[in-house]
Amino acid sequence: MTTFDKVYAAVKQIPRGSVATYGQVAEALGNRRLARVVGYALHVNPEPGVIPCHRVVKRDGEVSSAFAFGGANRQVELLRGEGVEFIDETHVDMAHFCVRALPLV
DNA sequence: AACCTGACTCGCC
DNA sequence: AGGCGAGCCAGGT
Repeated sequence: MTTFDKVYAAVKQIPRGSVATYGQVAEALGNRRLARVVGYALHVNPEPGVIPCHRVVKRDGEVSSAFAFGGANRQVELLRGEGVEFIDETHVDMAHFCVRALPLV
């Protein structure tokens, strides 16, 4: 079980209609500083369509600008499709849709 | 085999 | 209040 695998496992636990920050995912892995690794893990994304990488956003709720599996706005579209609301074009309403507690992996 | 870099976050200055 | 460096892991050069 590599750190990347843990990242994927944690991200898969994010319930539909909610989002989690890189920091929360990293925290679920046991080390908040792994946030950067989380981003890189999703960057390689070995299982597109299986790993809901669109539910992972930055700490302030802004979607990653480097998100590119169909266009930066694609991520926003997917989230809206799940019922997640935005405070503007690129910021998720963290106050209501950020997952409260992510299960430790 | 070592070094650089990358979807982040937090703590100092 | 805003900018910069450090810490984490894996893969490519």
